[in-house]
Amino acid sequence: MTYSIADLEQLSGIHSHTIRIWEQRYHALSPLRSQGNTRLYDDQQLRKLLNIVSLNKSGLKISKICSLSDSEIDELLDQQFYYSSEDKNDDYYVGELIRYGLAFNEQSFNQLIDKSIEQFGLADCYRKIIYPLLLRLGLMWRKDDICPAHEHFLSNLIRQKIFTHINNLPLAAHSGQKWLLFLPEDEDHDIGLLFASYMLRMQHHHVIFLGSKVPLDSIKRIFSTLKVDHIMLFMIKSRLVPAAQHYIDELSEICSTAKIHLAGNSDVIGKLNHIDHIHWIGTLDEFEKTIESPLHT
Amino acid sequence: MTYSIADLEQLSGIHSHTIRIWEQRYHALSPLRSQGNTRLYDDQQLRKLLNIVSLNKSGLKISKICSLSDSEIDELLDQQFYYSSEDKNDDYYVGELIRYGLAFNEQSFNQLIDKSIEQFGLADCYRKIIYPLLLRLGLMWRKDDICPAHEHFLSNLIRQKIFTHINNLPLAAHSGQKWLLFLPEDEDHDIGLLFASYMLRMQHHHVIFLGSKVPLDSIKRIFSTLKVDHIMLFMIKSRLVPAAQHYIDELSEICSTAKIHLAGNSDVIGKLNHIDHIHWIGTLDEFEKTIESPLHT
DNA sequence: TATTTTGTTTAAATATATCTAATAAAAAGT
DNA sequence: ACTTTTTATTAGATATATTTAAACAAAATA
Repeated sequence: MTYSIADLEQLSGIHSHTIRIWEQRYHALSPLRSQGNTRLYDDQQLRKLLNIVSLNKSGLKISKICSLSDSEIDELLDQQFYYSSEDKNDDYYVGELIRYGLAFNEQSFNQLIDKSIEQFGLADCYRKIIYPLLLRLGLMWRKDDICPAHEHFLSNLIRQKIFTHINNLPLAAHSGQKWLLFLPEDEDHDIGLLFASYMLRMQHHHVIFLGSKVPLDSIKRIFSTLKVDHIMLFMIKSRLVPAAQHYIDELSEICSTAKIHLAGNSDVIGKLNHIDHIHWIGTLDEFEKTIESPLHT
Repeated sequence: MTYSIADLEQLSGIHSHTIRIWEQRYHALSPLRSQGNTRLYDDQQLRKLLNIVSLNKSGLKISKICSLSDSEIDELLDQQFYYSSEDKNDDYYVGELIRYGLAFNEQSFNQLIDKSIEQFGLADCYRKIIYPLLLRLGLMWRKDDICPAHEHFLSNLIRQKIFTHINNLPLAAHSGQKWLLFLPEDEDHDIGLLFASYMLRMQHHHVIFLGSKVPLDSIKRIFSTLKVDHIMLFMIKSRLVPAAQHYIDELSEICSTAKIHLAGNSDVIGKLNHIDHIHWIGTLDEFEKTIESPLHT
C-alpha cells in the first residue's frame, strides 16, 4: 500500500508543496520514486510525517526536528504523550491491557477490563483506562511499536465491551433531547463516538447512532424527517483546515435547526470559524457537563 | 462525493474501457463532466452500474439491460433477489425490522430482534433473519430505496447484538484450532465476519478477530508469532479478478502454513485460481459444516 | 531593524490518467 | 460455420497531477 503526495496531504494536513520543500531543505522524508520519478510514500513515511507535524505543533522548529535522530524523536514523542495518571494503578492497567493485546490474549484482556469496569463503572473506566489506552495505542502506532493488527484486535475488544454495556442498559423514558451521532466519510475510529452514545443513554437522551463513514449527502436526505436536537461528530484525523471548514459549513447549512457538537483534533478544530450553533467539545469533562442536564439547549 | 472512472473500475470490477463503451453504445451511464471533460460519477451512477453488472451476470445482455426503463430494471432486481423463506414468518420479521430501521426506531427493532434470537438462537436467527435482512438492505441501497444512514443505523444495531452475544459466551477450553479473522483493506462490511467469530466460538475454536481494513503487510508482520491453523476472510465487493488473484496469492505466500477460508462474492471468487490450501466457503451451510468438527484439518 | 527560518506562489517541464476513435479478438447466438 | 454482440487493444490528443526551481511573502528570532 502506497500513498501519493496528494494522499499524504489529505492524511497530514500539510500542503504537498510544503512536504516537498521539507524534503529538499531538511531531508524530512525520503520517499520511493516511481519509474517516472513520482514520489511514493508508505506507512512508515506517513508516520514520520505525522510525528514531525506533531512535534512542530508542540513548538519545535522543523529544522530542529529533522536534525534529530530517530531515537531522539522517539524520546520527544514519549515526553509529549506521556500522561501519568494521579493513580499509578490506572497506568498499570493500561500497560497490562496493551501487553495482552500485543500477545492477542483475549481472555486476560477481558478479565482485566471486566474487573476495572466493575470497579469503576464504564464511564470512569473509559476516562481512566480506555481513553489513555487509545491515546497510547495511537502513539505506539506512530512510533511503529505496534502494527494495525494489534490495534484492530484491541479496538474490537473495546468495541465489544461498550456495545455490550449499551445493549444491557435498561429501557427508560427519554428526556426529550434527541441526538444524532456519526463520523464523516474519512474517519474510522468510532470508539469515542460509541462511548458518547453510552454516556448520552445513561443520561436518558435519545440517541441515533450511525457510526463511521456516513456520507453528508445521506445526512441531508434524512435530516428533515429526524427532528434531532443535537448532532455530534468527531474530526480526529489531521486535515487541511479549508477542507474541514467546508465540511462544517455544509453540515451547518444542512442541519441548521440542530446544535452541532464537534470533538476531536484540536489543531484542526481550533482553527475553524465556528458558526453560532456549533459547540466545540475539547475534553471529556466538557462533554460530560454538556450532557449532564437533560434540559439544556 | 464523486468518483473517477478509475474508482468506478475498482468498485465494480468493470474495466474503464468497458464502462466508456457501454456509455457510448448503450447510454448505460451518464456521468457529469469536469471543466476539462473528464467523467465524474456519483453514488447514483455507481449503483446503476452495479445493477447493470448484476443483471448481466444473471444472463441478460448489456444491450437488453440498457434498453429497459428504470422501473423494469427495479422489477428484475426484485425478482433476482427476492428470496422467499420456507417460513413466511421470517419474511415478516425482516420486513418489520427494516421498517423500524427506516424510522430509526431502535426500541422496536431491539424488541423484535431479541424476541427472534430468544426463539431461534442467534445462529438460526442469523440464517433466517439477519442474513436475509442484510441481503435486502444491499438490494435496497442499490435500488436507492434506502440511504447509507439507514444502513449504518441498522448495521450497528445488529453489530451490537452479535458483539453482546459474543461477550456473553461462557469461557471454555479451546479445541486447539486457532482461527484468524479479518477483512482486506477495501472491505467494510464486517457483520458476516463477526457472525463467523460467534459461530467458531460456539464450537470452542480459538478466534482472533481483527475486523475490517487490516493491511496485508500487518498480517505479514504478525503471522509468524501467531501460529494460527486457519485464516478466514471475506471478499464481498466486486473487483477486478487479477487484483483479487494478486491479493490471494500474496496472502497464500504469507500464510503458507495456515488453511485459508474465503467467502463472499462468488462472481469474483469463482474465477480465482485457488491454491491447494484455500477453501472457498460458498454458503452458510458449508461454513457450518467446515467448523462443525473441532478436529478437522 | 535586520536576519533567519519557514511557508506560499509562480513557472515550465514531465508523468500519469483520461478522452475519443478505430480495430482486433473473443464470446455468444443462430 | 457464420453472424452478432461484447470485450480488449491500440493510438494520438488532451486533462490533470507531479516535479524542479526560483522568487516571493510571512513569520519568528536576534
